Amino acid sequence: MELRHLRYFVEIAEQGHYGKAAKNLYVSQPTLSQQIQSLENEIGVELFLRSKRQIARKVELTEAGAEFLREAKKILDLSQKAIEQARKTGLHKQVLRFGAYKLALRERIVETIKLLTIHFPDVDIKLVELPTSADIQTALMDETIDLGLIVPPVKHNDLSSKMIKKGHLCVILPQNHFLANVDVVPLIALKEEKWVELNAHIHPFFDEIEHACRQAGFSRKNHIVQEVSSLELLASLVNVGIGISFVSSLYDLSRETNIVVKPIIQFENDPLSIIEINNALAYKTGKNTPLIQALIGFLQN
Amino acid sequence: MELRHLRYFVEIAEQGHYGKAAKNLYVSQPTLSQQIQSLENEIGVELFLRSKRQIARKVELTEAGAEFLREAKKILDLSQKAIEQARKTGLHKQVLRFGAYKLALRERIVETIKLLTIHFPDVDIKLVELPTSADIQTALMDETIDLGLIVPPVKHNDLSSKMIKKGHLCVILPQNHFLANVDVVPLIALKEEKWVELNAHIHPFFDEIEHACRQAGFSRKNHIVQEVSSLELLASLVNVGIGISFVSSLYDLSRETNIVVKPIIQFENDPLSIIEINNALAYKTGKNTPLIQALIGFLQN
DNA sequence: ATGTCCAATACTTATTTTGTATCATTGTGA
DNA sequence: TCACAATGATACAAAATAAGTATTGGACAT
Repeated sequence: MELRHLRYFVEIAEQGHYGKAAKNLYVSQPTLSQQIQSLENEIGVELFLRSKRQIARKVELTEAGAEFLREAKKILDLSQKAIEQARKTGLHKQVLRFGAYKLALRERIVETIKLLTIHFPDVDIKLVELPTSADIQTALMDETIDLGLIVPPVKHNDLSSKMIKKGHLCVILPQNHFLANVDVVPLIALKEEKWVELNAHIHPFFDEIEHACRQAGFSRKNHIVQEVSSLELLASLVNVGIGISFVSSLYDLSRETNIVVKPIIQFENDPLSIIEINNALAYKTGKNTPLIQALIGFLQN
Repeated sequence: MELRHLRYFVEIAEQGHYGKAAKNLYVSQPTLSQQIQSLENEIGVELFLRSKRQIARKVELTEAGAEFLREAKKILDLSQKAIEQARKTGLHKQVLRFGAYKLALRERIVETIKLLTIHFPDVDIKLVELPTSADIQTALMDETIDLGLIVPPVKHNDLSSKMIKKGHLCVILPQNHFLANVDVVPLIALKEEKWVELNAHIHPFFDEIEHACRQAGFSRKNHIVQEVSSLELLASLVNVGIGISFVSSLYDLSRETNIVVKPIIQFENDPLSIIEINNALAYKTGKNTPLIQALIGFLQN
């Protein structure tokens, strides 16, 4: 018996329904059938009634199952408490310097980072803001920060990283742009556009864009009509038609109105040729600690 | 986190030694290193001191580890209790008729069957003794018994079986026999022997022997000088030199003195050509219940 | 120094869990 | 009463995870 069996069993018992439980647990329904069977086979007792008539349209517990449910909940609860207590003791007042590049603070991941402080209340998490992904990597090498949010790839041998969020390159357009109603925008279609751009020194994936454009056979070099220093300003200028701009699908642009965001594809007719702009967590390989691993594990959801 | 992590952690903590814990848990030492690391990475805290100096020659718990140990034991204890309670409720006064062929009662497995009554005290296990493995299978089909100990193969389509103990064919010889000092006995070396044999009607693997001998190019048909009805008598007759006999390595012959037991190989020079005489548990496929599965799981150890 | 002990690591293999597709049974409604 | 929908079970394939083997590296002891 493993805790997994108990987690599954409790959810099914509380939902009274394999399918709903499966959805809540993010597994498939047959998985639950199997795991419950193996649990029953270990105990030697049926936990759910398998009678043919199920007027109530829900799975019912047997007497033994009802008792087991109470115990299972206790066990799961104790397990959670045990982890929290160990964290409290082991992490008491430990400082973890977490670095993020400037624009990441405009991404949805900020919410997730906030959750960290709830799940690891005993760690003193210091948030450090640096201009770009490259600066984060330098800070990790200097050991100025312990864990950093970056846009891959990693540029130092001594850094390890783990992807936590997949994103892709997008373009933002004014609503009246002739491409505003297509599903995806082939890169080459933007060949003749005028561009508004973030200052290169705060741009987290400037190089990736240049590389992609060159592969598509053009360069934006002489078509950047304005450089700005914030996403808000960028959106405003696009809105009024000064130019268009590249952004990441990771950015939270929900507050910007009157612009549209469209995914880019690198090759016309190849809907899979999206250009990845991901988020990863990086740390200095030699400084790998259980805390860092636990934080990464947590942020992966 | 799974209960496995806790089981491993507790054992290591109590032994103060990965290697010893590994032996007790029947796993390899690196397995423990890995599983403890993954546990630490989930919690985010080191549970064992990894300091370089270990004068005491044992792994020490960190403060958080010591707390976690107490909780882990509670959880494991609760888990065990939960299973036992569910069994008590679900199996109360349930009857299970367990059949074994006569000679099985001379095998070491009897000890294991006794343990059943300790681990499943709420099941009323009725032990039924029948002459041969074939009789057990018939009884299973008749539903006279619910679970049976047999010597494979199964002879009915509707029976399922699971091997629980591997054994092989042996020969018993008087101590002064010319083969008494070899490691293994090729079947063909017994071509000219005189045989003492159990009555065919209580012999659990009579057919298998005949088959093997015929493949080796001889038959015992006219060389069986005596038929007996018990293993004790068989051993006595072999002891005084009336003849030799085949037995299974599963039999417990430790009480019989002045005889030697040697494994048989079917082909000279092929040490892997042992002749399997196994034990399996069988049940009627349609009557498969969690109880039967749990008993099989238990008896597999 | 040299060897021994012991946990960690690298890498491979085996096992277990999960998912996809499908089925069987039961209940529902036309 | 017959087709259909709902729901858990099954069979099999795929993926993920745990376990094993061989080896390393670091600390002590001789």
